[in-house]
Amino acid sequence: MRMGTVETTVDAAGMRAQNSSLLLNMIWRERQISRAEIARRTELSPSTVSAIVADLEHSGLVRSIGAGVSRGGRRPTLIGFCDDAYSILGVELGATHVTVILTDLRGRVRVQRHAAQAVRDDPKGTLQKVKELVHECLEAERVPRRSVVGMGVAVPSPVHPSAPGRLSPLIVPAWKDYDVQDWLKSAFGMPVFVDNDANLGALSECYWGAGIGGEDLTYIKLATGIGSGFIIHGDVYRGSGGTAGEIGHIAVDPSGPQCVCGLRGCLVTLIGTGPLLERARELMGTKSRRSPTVKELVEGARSGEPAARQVIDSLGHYLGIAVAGLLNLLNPAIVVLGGEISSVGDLLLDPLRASVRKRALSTSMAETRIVTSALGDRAIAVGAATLVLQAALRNRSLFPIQHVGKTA
Amino acid sequence: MRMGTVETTVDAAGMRAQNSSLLLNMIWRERQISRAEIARRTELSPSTVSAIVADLEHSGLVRSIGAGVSRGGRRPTLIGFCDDAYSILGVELGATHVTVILTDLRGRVRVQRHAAQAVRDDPKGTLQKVKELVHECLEAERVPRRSVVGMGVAVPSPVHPSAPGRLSPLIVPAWKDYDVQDWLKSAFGMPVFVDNDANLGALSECYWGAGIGGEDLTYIKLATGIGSGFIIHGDVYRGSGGTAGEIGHIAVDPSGPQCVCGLRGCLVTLIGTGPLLERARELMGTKSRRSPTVKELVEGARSGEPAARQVIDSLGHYLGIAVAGLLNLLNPAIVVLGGEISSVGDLLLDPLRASVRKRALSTSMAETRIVTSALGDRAIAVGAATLVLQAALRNRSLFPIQHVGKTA
DNA sequence: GTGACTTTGTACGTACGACGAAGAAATACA
DNA sequence: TGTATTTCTTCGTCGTACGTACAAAGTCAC
Repeated sequence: MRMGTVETTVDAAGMRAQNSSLLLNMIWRERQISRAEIARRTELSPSTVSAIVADLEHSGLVRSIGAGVSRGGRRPTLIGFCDDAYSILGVELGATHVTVILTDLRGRVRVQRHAAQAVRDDPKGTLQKVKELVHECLEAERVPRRSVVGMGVAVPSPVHPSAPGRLSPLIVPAWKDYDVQDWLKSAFGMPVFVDNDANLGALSECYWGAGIGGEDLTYIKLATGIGSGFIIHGDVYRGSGGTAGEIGHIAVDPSGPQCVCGLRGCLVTLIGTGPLLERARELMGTKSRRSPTVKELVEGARSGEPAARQVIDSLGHYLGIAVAGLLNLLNPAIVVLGGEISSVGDLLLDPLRASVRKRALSTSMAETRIVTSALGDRAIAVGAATLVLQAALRNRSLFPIQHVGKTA
Repeated sequence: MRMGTVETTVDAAGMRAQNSSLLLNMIWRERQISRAEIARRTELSPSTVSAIVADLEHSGLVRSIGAGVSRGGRRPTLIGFCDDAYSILGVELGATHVTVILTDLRGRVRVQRHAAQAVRDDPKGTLQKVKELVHECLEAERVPRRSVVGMGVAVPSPVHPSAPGRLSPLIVPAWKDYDVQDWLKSAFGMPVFVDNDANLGALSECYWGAGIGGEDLTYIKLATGIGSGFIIHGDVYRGSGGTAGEIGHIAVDPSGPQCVCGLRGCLVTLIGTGPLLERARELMGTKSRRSPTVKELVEGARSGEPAARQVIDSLGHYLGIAVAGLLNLLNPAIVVLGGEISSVGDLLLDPLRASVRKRALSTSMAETRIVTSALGDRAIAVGAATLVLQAALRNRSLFPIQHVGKTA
């Protein structure tokens, strides 16, 4: 039992590690900052700051980037974070595709590889495909294995905190005998972190998207399924069994259609991509025999097509019911909508906000922003890489050692 | 922005403080443990453990309590926590009453004082009443001010994390000009911690009730209003604006009665004490002109009275709808029901569990226990005191200094 | 310009706390 | 009874942060 207490003991080395990580984080966040400024903010002595910075510089994580403006005396030397010192691999396992990206330490994508893949039913083929794509990414940028911090993996299943490599046998039974984490770890010989896709979308938004600087964020992924992820106190919240955020099977309409989960009127039966496109087809009349794609639906709504608008409105309406409950319960600082359909922006946000306003307490509404994602379709894969970055920034020893000459 | 990172720098003193708190926590949890065992578990060197334990002993927080069983050599000296070294004040501000208790460092109540009080409308009188009751408690046990760690206060309003002493002007407008924390702090000259009543009920359950040893717990307070509190990673979760846990105004029946909040069929309009007792009166027929009390309702249900049973069943049914959503979203390890009516136990739990099972995903159900509180009506006040205890166990310097002779 | 003052960053000695080796006391076990 | 084991303390060592002193590089008033 942690009880929120610090768990680890500290000796001299641990003291250095802790202060060192603190400085590394500060330099990462500020992008450029002087030693003197660090000393003022951290209340560490100037000599200590100098020593630690020298240390970080020696390991290639930070470097001097010229002089800053004077505050009435000698001009400070600005220290900057080396975004390119290491790379990170981000993997997204979707329902029907695999995406692998290689990022720097600032979440910027250097290479990307995509492949169609029946993830649910073919674990072996999927993992093999990941292996291929990873190699392609590393070779394309000529990145040596030594300079990769690790690999983050987003999976379309809840993951149990105590066994993050094993997927839920109820959601993806075919993966029952595979441990994603173990498999990839031994395949690549680097640290592997696994989490649910919506959770990583949330992390992505918290680091690079609408939630920058915040600590309590909710992300909702609108796709075939509806999932959500929570960032609480800056960390992904998984719940005790790893299934936190399963918003898709909240019942919002007791007289709605029957869902596979047994309920009537689950969110997913009303606003999952399937039902949504089906409704669009019906509304568009007999002229279209096939359902539109999400892209077409978005474009239709943008160009003012009534049927498309109506579908988006109902999406906002139903989603608002669930979001209102979520605001009352969790009171996040911000709710971010992701998934392809969120690109309609205000056309979705307006009816959504109206629906929420009717149902949430004004107190929990007041401070909550509801926005759409601006990160695009790579949000999840970037979030996977971010999981590794987050871990490494907290624990410097995750960065592989690679000494830099003193006269750099 | 914390980003989950350790915020504070560490020097030699900080190192000692951290290790010292770690040991104090371990001794508190284990109740009795030898130095050697502490060294093994913490991986601190035996000499360091001895030094810190001597330190803690000297400040009166721990003491030797005889020899333990040998493990094949010299018998260890067991160290125990001094539950009576300090006292803690816990205050509960209800809607119509004030309760003050004095506890030891193990959550045991030493004295209790209760008074009817119109809390909502009379802040000045309420605070004055608290002052009186606190003095009575301290004098009854002849507890000197020096040995009180601090005071925890449970208030019937959300509290904003950035201003924990100020109550919500929407819920209790009369308190607009009062800062509970400041007022009590300057009145008593001791640390004061304030939080919402349901949050503190949750903390209480996590420390002393059904959630012992767990980290992720949800508490639901069934009373005039319906509130809930979340313990996440061992800490109270307040949300970004302090309103997390406002479960009372979740809409569970779109065709239900109109609520003051503007919605129809809020939980509170269906299973708040008022509507519940009213329904009981109706079902009991014409013979009873007045509504029963909660106590009578509970007794009626226990003795098999059909009307009472029916009311409890419907409580379980409606509550289950909200709890199912909560399980899907938060996936807590345990849900604890509090409030007077929860004393019916299984009579409520059975229909509740059935209702939940119909609505929650089996994955989030599987590992979640749903139970009723066993802490009784002092749970909230004890939780308030626990908030102080939790803070002090993490930061030893909150314990006032009081030296103990070396030859104790 | 010149001089006084500020700010930045480094060098060196000090202090504090954890560690490790050594040892004494107490106990189990053969 | 002797040997090995365990517990706990003592004392010297070591690593890290701190503070002071100092050199370098500015600003600002005149």
